[in-house]
Amino acid sequence: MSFIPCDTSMIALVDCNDFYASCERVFDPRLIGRPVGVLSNNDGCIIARSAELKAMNIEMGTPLFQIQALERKGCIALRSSNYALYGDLSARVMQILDEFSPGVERYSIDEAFLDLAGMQSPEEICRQIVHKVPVYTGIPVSVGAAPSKTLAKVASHLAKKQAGRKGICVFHSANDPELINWLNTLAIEHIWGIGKRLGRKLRQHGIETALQLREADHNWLKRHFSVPVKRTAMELNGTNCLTLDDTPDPRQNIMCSRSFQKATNSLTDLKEAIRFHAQTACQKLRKQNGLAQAILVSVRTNSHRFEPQHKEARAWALPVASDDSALIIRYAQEQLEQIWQPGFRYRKAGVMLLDIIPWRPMQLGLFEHQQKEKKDQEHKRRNLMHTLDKLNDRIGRDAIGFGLSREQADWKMKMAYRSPRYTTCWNEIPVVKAN
DNA sequence: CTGGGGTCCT
DNA sequence: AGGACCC
Repeated sequence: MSFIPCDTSMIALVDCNDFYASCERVFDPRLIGRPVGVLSNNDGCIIARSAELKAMNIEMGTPLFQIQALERKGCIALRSSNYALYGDLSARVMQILDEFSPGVERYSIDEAFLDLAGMQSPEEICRQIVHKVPVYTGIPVSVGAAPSKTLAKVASHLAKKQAGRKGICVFHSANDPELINWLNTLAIEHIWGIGKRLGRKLRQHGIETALQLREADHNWLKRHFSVPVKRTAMELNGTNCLTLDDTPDPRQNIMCSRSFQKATNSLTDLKEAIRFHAQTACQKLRKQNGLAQAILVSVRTNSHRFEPQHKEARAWALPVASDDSALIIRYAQEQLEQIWQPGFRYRKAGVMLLDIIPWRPMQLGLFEHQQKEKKDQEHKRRNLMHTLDKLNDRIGRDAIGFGLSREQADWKMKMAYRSPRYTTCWNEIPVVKAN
């Protein structure tokens, strides 16, 4: 066996296979080999499918009601999305990937880019990844590697699609004949970064395949389309323009919003939803050691329906940068009262924390006796928030919070098919029976 | 009946 | 601010 050493750029994309469906299988082996579908929030539509479900031609976005009969007959298995579980298994996968390269960019919950530049044999590393990740986590993965991110995406596609490759596809050069062959048949809108709209526009100019895009004049692309399209073309040529970002900046905005299982006009319901979202957002804020300088509260009706529509969002600067749940909840609810109007069936509400800055001690006033008092208050408040976060981390989100929380409120999500939070919640941990 | 949460660019 | 794209 001979390994080709690699001295130019080489980026691998590790992609978990049918991630959400695979996660559900890790703790429920009865699902192995069966068609499995995972539903969006509110059990609205299919957002992830196992290979078997794909083979039944059940598409992404299929509404639940269209497949509910199949589920009842036992032909397919459905699960509500269980992000606590997926997030935890994702972290386990990423932890293993860190062993293979000092440069790992977590691109999404189920994908990561690895910098393999200068490594002895990319093929061998890919083989080890594809072997080790499922052994340690139960999640199958495939890997594509090439000189640029965009080409790594293409390679990863082939790694999944062509059975003979065993989940691995490596292109050392952008001029690999096999790669060129494939680019020649790859439709323009299937390239990473080219969506429906750009695809249509490119086709109008006669550019229909990935190969045609990379051979087009780059300055012309920049002029007639945009910088990103030009970059995509260069990436397809093997020029690495999208740098690997293994230390992303902390978020500048944090958004929490959700649609309700039933539309509501009740201000009490909406206030409760806003309380919940503000609280969740603040938890995320504290996790990244940030302070929000402004908040935005939004409500909207269901635009899919023919009925009176109201959609409004209002931003408000906070008097001081803060990460205090109680304070932010209060402001958010005040905002809500300003934008809420009687007579509309609201379907969604949300809170966004804006202009986030790194945490710093609270700015104090002019008078010393006040300073001491305020400092103590601030200290107590931070302790409280810290304890709150720790408890909620252990017991489950919203286990402890502010104000009144009703278990069965209509504004909450529908999650009729949810699996247990096997790994992140003490009272849902799996029980092993032995005799 | 048909998701949520991002980023980047113009 | 809004559009386009991504998972």
